[in-house]
Amino acid sequence: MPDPDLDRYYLTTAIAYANNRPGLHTLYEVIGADAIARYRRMKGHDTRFLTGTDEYSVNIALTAAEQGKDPKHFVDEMVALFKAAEDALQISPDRFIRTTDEDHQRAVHEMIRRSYANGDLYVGTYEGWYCPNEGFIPASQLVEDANGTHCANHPNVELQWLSERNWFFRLSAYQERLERYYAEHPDWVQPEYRRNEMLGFIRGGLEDFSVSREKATWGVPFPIREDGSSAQLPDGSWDPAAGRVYVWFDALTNYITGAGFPDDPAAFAKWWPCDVHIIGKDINRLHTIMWPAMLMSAGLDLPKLVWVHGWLLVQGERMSKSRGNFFDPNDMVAALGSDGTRYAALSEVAFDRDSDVSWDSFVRRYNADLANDFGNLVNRTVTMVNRYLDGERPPPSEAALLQPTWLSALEGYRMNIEGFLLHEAIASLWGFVANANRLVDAEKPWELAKAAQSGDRPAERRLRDVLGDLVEACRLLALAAAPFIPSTAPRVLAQLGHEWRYAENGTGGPPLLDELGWGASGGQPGRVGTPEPLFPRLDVEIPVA
RNA sequence: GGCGGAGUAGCUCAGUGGUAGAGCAGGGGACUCAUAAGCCCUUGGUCGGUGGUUCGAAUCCGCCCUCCGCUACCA
Repeated sequence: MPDPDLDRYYLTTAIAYANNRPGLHTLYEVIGADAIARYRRMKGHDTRFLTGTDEYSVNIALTAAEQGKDPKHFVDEMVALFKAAEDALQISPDRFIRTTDEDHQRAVHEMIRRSYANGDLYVGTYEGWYCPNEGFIPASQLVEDANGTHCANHPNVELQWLSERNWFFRLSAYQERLERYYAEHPDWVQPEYRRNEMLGFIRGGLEDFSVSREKATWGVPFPIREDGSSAQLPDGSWDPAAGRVYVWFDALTNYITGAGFPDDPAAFAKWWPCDVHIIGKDINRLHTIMWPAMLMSAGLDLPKLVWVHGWLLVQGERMSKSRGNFFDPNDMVAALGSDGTRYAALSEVAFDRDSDVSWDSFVRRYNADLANDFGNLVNRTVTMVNRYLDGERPPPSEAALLQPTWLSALEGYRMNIEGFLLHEAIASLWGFVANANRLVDAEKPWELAKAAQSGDRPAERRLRDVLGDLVEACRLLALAAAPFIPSTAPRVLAQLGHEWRYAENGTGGPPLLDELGWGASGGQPGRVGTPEPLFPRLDVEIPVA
């Protein structure tokens, strides 16, 4: 029978600003989304996972110019760094979208045409302090001292008060509609406190925002002129006098470009609205106030859910490139491995709030959970089967010694991963790791083996039952943890003598929840492999940059 | 300033009326299948302060202190 829950699943991350090499604080969100995407694929959903880079801005054009590079050349280099880091972390996007992609420009243009047709775009005057090195400076970043007013990043550059004729989006017209949408979809922004913050903001009144820049050169060309006519020239290029699209319509639209808008209506009908946008708290307002208003204006459905995660902190301060306190994901992969890095990040950082991280905490987490608890459990299980049963793998026992605890662990795992509390899902699984380790010490297979040697038949049966259930426990754990540790999970199954039936990105196998039933491996005979440490213990303190 | 949240063991947190909890870290022990891992036991907290309500408060109410989030054009 068809399972209505096994629909297609479309999830996105925010696109990363391609102005620098990626840090862990940027990739953390992508790792989390990747784990969710893998879980959905293994569960059987037709899954689409979109992530990518945001590449247009005045700042990027300036940075590129400072380095004597063409902006496109500059972002190509940055994107290569992002892709390399994501490859090293086994990130599995179905599309890596770039705002410089050709189809994205068509999507942005279509969004703007629709919004204009709906009467929500008008030409107005945008004015404010302008830094020649950086563009318009918001009031929050102005510094005032004895020398006057200037921008925080360029204290010696004189500011100019500039006015531009720019396009504005009529956000003020959407206050009531947004309030109603929030009321009718009380769970659409999560966690709840993030929803409440935004609702409070909406109730405080909404102002229109500018959506174009008259003088910018590095950006999507604005597609219409002031009179509403197309700004496309006879040769197919776009009239520079129409200006460029300013961030909002450019960046946010990537989510529908990635679903096939507007080129592929069939794909778009299939994938949109997305199931979830995974974003950081710093861009909550863009995604839960501006973006939904833009979609309403264009006559498109709103995302089903926006999940807002917190920040990584280092000694209480936000991890960021500008502070220079960021962890290089490549260093982490070098030390902890791909899966070790993914696991450490997702277990040590709560997905619903800020979390302080440190190199020590990551290493401790790796050693305690991966090396000592889980890795060692697999290792001792495989070793005992080899030593006491000559490598012949016993089936799960009729006694099903660990089944009750597995059922509650599985429920906690499923509920939490589907509710985006990835750290809680991991904690639920690792509680079961402890249960399995306790079973070993309670049953003492080494004593059962000795008794069996001297002809004690009940002891021999018990030995096979205990080891059969431990093998089953390891199989279940590896499969359930596969979204978090995709490289290691197949290695666990191999050591247990089981076949790994999923493709590298998690597709193509049997429904995960079927496989996660206690005893689902059945009684097929088989032999375990050679025990080999999955997560070598880290004994050396590795200094962090 | 306004609105909201939080202050519980060294660290991260759970616990919303009935004799204070978990994980990690620290200490001790028995074992030995294992990556000197695992298991068992254990040190450690006037539950931010204060005044109330109650037979009884970490838990409810008032006041105070501290910290944090949101408070629009940065991607």
